[in-house]
Amino acid sequence: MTASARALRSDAARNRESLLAAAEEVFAERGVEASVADIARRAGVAKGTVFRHFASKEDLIASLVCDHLITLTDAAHRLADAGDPGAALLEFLTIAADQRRQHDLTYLLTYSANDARVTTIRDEVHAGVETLVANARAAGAIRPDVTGTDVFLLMCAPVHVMDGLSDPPPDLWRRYLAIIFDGLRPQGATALPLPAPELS
Amino acid sequence: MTASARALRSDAARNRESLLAAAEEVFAERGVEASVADIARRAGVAKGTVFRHFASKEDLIASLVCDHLITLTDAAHRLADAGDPGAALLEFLTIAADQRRQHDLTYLLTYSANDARVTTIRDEVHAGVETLVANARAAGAIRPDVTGTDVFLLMCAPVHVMDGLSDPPPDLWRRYLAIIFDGLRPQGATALPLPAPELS
Amino acid sequence: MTASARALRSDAARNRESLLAAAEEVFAERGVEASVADIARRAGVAKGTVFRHFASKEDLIASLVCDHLITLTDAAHRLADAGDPGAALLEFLTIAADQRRQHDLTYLLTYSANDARVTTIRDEVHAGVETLVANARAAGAIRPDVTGTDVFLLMCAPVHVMDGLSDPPPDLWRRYLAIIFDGLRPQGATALPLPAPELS
Amino acid sequence: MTASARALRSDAARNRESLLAAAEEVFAERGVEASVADIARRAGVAKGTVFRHFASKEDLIASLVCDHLITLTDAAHRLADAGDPGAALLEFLTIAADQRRQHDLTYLLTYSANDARVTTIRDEVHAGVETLVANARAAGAIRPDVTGTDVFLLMCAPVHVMDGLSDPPPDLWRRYLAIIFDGLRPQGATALPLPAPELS
DNA sequence: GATGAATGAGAGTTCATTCAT
DNA sequence: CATGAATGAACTCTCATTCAT
Repeated sequence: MTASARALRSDAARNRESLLAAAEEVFAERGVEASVADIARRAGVAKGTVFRHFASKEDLIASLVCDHLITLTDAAHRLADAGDPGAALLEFLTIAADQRRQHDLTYLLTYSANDARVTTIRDEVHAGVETLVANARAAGAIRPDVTGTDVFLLMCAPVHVMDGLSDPPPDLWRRYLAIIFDGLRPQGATALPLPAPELS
Repeated sequence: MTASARALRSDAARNRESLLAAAEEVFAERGVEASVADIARRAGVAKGTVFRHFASKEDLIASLVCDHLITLTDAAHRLADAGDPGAALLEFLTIAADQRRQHDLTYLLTYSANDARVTTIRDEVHAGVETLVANARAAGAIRPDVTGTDVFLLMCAPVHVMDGLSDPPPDLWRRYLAIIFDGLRPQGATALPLPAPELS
Repeated sequence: MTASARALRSDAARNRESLLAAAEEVFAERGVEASVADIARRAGVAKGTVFRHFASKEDLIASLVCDHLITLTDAAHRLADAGDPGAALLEFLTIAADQRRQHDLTYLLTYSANDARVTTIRDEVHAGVETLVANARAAGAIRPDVTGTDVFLLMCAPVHVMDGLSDPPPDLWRRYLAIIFDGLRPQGATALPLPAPELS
Repeated sequence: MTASARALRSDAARNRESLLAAAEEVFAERGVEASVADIARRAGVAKGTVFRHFASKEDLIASLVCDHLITLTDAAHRLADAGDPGAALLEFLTIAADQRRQHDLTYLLTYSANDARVTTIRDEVHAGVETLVANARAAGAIRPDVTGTDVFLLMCAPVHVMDGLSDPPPDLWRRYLAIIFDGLRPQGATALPLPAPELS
């Protein structure tokens, strides 16, 4: 009984993972408008099974987003005590951009901005970024007038820039991350016209 | 006769403008998936009227995008002979970001990337940016390894950054434009890891 | 004043005729589902003008059908006193089938079966056919058990048969009229299984 | 498991049949322009269910037509070896006309003439008729100048003739089948004015 | 009388979601 | 637990008809 229960559970867990992976692929290909049926088909399960694992399509997206954000909090924690705070911040931003299909993450994040779990983890990521930025600023690696919230907001920009191209080189974001990061350095910084925002 | 013909036309023209304005607002609020019915309601006309003015939802979006892009080609032409090429480029990027509700332009541009009119005007904007960038580079106002295509792609980033905030100060993009523009300056520039892309 | 009034009237009459002609063409090409806009365009007038001349699309169709039916009553009257009643009936059926685009007449007749004018003229045609059939029967040209209503109903069959072909020779109906008419002849006639219907 | 699967399938199958039956009725009453909503209502299911069973309205119509045509190929095969070829042909035509609501088949066949399935089965029916006609001709039961294609095209005429009546006796087609079949007999045949067509 | 812009009901179709099996 | 049939609201788009000009 426990054996079969466990088997079921592991089956269910496998299905959940298949669904998340399938969703990521399908959203990457077709955008958020991709249908639940598409995702179920890709995962090799029936449509109804999607709703056994996720309360709604929104919930599925939120779970997807959370998974991505958790890897970011992990990275932020790991890099918080790094020797070179400037390099640590740059590495964090590189990791953030380097998540496959992050392309969608932007859309999906917007889509699930009201989800409680997403908000929570997003705040944790934000806190992690705040720490990395504080460290980097203290070390003189980035300009003093830039806040953690600024960097948090700029995080997705390098990937988003690629949306202007229909078939971009997959690593092109590295170029724009470099440019933007140069804008965060103290060298050649000009006065900023507006105060930094608070993360609502 | 011409008077009455003009009267009709001016009424129709007013409707057309209402529709474009309404579409801009509604797309800004709900994204591209906003329905034609929403747009009609906001414009205060019947659903069918939308299709009298625009062959399809796609066509409406393309028209919207074209309107925006045309103001950009105008600005680029006007600024091409400015005395201070660096200031001219910055002003152009300011104008580009300062278009009300540009927020959407990015999504909408992606959505209508295959429209012939949009492609044409987009290429003109690109050419204009190329000129402004060449001038600025020649004047030493921006780093030599940055191309017109780079700037064209980065153009929307300051506004897009605000997507991370649910209720941002409306001028916040100025802050991020300043940061990104600092990244384009020669001071403190680091080597870029990838070559600049071609605009497909 | 009378001059201009007359001019207007003749203009209006011309428009009416253009519209009927255009409608016939367009219905022939696209079927009854052809739009009023199509018809107006073909006639070179505005959509609103259609509704000045015809109360509704149904009314336009009914007018079209009436025009066709009137040529049939004319033919029936003309042939009522012909020397050879059998030949007269055959000629009438030939005329009935030979109306260009009669193909649609069938559909259109069904479509406007409830229109008062159509019903009236249809009854006149029926009466005319009744006479021609009575004459032919009296002359022994057609079998005695066939009524005017039978022939009236069979009238459209030769043209309708061609619907089974996507690109039929335009005169093919002549072949099927000949076959059906042979079925009306006394030679080789077998007993009919049901009594003739009344025209409702 | 197979039992429940079968149960589901039988429910679904019932719905499919309800839909086909409802479609047949509704098309008979209102013509091809009858809406999918009407059909769903008649079948007692939701609109969406129609599209679960049929990819499109066109597909539904094609399925309907195919169902009808299949009973005809069956009949043709069964009758191909009959002792009396003339009687066999007449029986085939009787079966063809006796399909409930065949009334529509003509319209619907035209509507779905481009559907691959329909084309295939229609060709099989044609081939079957060709055989029956060849047999009947060899036996001297029908005139030598009439082809299988002729009979194939005339097949629907008896039913179609009834369109001229708003409330015809349901068996009235038998009367017109008899008349038309008399036209196919060798007795009293007159020379046909045009060659027989090829089925495109 | 003629125009064509506006209307709004209704078409076919899609899809997230529910639920009997 | 999984299935997939059923649902019905929402979507884009069409069109006969009205009416101000």
